[in-house]
Amino acid sequence: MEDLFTSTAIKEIKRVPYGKVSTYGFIAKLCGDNRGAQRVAEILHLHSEKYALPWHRIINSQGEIAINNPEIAQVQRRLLEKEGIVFAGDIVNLKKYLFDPNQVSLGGYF
DNA sequence: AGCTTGACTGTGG
DNA sequence: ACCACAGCCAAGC
Repeated sequence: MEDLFTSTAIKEIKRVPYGKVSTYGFIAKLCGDNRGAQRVAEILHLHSEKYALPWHRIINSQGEIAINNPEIAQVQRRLLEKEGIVFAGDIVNLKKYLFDPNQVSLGGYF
């Protein structure tokens, strides 16, 4: 059994759809903790396999892959590109790909 | 109990 | 745009 932050974070992470991304800080805010970005990172680090989380869809606030291990980072990039996400250098355009559960509609239609 | 580390972030130079 | 710094907070030792 986990604490409230952890269980909420897991729920929010699983909500991020195919072809979209989210950020550590954004997930933390959805959990009601503006300073919990590192906790989100740690949850992904420890529990992503256990809870079948879409870990590759979570990146940092700059739109970059945040994983230190270069091999894992490359796997993450490939997974994102496979979902249709385009990198500009090492950067993902968050304006375009960030999943905002409170502003789902009007994606690309205006 | 104290110290280090990290898949973080915002700010300021 | 790049880098250094300082908050922050849980995990591991």
